[in-house]
Amino acid sequence: MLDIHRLREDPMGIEKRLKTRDSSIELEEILTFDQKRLSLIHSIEQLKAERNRGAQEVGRCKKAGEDASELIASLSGVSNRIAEIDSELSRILSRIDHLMSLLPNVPHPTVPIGVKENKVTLRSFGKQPQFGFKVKDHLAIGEEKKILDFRRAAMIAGTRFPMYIGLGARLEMALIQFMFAHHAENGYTPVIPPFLGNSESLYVSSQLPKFADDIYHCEKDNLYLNPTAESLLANLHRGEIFDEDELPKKYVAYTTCFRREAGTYGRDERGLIRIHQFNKIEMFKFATPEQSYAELDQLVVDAEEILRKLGIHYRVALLATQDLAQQSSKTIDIEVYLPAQERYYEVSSCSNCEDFQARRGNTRYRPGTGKKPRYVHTLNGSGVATPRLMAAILENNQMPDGRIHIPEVLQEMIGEEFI
RNA sequence: GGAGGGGUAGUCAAGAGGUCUAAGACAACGGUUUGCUAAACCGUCGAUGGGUUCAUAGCUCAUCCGCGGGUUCAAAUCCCGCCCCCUCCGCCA
Repeated sequence: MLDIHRLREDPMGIEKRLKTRDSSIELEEILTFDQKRLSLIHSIEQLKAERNRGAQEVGRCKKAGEDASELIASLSGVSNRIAEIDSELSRILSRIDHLMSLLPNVPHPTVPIGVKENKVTLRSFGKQPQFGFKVKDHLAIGEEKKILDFRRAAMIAGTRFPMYIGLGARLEMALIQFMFAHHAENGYTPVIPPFLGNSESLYVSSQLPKFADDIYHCEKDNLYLNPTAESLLANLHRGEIFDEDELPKKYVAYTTCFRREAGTYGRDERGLIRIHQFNKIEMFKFATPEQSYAELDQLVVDAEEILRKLGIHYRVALLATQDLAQQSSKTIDIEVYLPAQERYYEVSSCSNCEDFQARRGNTRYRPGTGKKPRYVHTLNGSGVATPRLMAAILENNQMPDGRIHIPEVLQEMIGEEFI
C-alpha cells in the first residue's frame, strides 16, 4: 500500500515512476476520490463536534432536571446528517482502498526501467560446466535413478506435483536442513510458521487481492495455502511497534509452498522447474528505512553463500521495473544454470518492499524515545527454493559414468557420495 | 462442535448509558535532592486522521476500549454477528 500523502504531494512524479512498471496506471481517479474524501471528513467532523457538544448539554440538563426535548429533537437532525455523510464517506473510502490496493510499489531509482529483458547482470560465480558427453536433463536423471516420480505423484495428487523417493527424498531433506542451519548460524532466527494463512495475512504481504487465482484457497475455513513464506512472515509483527535497537530483525523460515500456477506451461518448464508444491527456505527482515538497502545487499550475499557452498555456478541479476512483484521496490534475483536446457533459472528472489507491506500490516518502529512511530521496511529473499536447486545439482554434477556427485556439504547427512 | 469465563493504550488494571476529556499503578523519559548496583519527590508519558503550520514542534477538532454492524440526543457500558485466549465436555485421523 502506498502512502496517499505521497500521491497528493507529487502526483505527476509518482505516476511517472509507476508507469515504468505498468503504463496503464493512472492516479487521477484516486486523487479525485481523495479530494472528495477530505471534504466529507471536514463536514462530518464539524457535525460530530456539534453533536458532542449538544449531547453533553443534554446530560447537564437532565442532571439539573431541566427539559431538553427541544435540544434532543435538533440533535436528532444532526445525527441524521452525520449518518448520511458517513454512508457516502464509507462508499468513497472503500473505493479508494480498492484502487490503492491494486497500485504497485514505487520502483527504487536504481532499478532498470522497462521490460523483463532489461535486467542487469551484477556478478556471477563459477562458470558454465563443460561436459565431454551428452548431458541428461534432471527429469531423465530422476527417472533413471528412481529418485523422482512424477507419474505416481500425478496419480496421488495431479500433474505438476513432485514426489521425491529414496536418495531423492534424502537429498531434498539434506538441502532443507543445510540451508536452514546455514542462515540460523548467520543470525537469522529460525521459524516454522503455519503453512496456511488467513485472508488478512495474504493481503498484508500483498498476495491478495491481485493474485487470488494463483493461490490455493480452502473455502470452508477461508484459509490460503502459502505460496511463499513471505506471505506469512510479513505478518509476524503485525500491529507492533519495535524499539529502534531491535532492528534489523532477521528470520529464516522453512515452509512447503503451494501455487496453482494457473495458466500455461512451456516445454522448457517441465520437471522440477514449475510445480504446484515445493519446499523453500525463506529469509525475512524488518529494518529501518536507513538500513534497508544495505540489508537487501546482504540478503543476496547470504543467499549466494548457499550456492557457493554447494559449488553451483550462478549469476546475480537486478530486475527491471516491469518484472517486479507488486510489493517490491527493488528485486535482485539469483539464477542457476541448467545445462540440459542451456538456460538460467531463478532460485532466489530478494526484494526490498520498503514500507509497502508494513503499511498494510501496521508494523512500525519508534526512532528514539518520545519520537513518533514510523513504518519499518520489510525485505524477503529465498535462501533458497529447493526444486530448481535440486535440478541444478542433478544436471551440473553428472559424471561420464552416469553417476551424480553429491556436494560435499551434504554427503554426511545423506550418507553417500554419489547417486 | 457444545457450555462457561475473559479481551480497556507498552504491561497490569478501574469503569456497567450522560464532565470518560478512559481513573490508578508499573515501566519508560526529563528534572530536583540525597549520594552511589539505588531511593524519595516533581513533571512528562498511547495511536490514527483532519485543520493550522516550514514542521513528523505546538494548538485544535474528530476517531480508536478484540473486529464489524445496530439502538440512542449520547455507547467502553445496551443489542446482534464474528475473531482470539482460558477452563471443561464431545469428536478425532
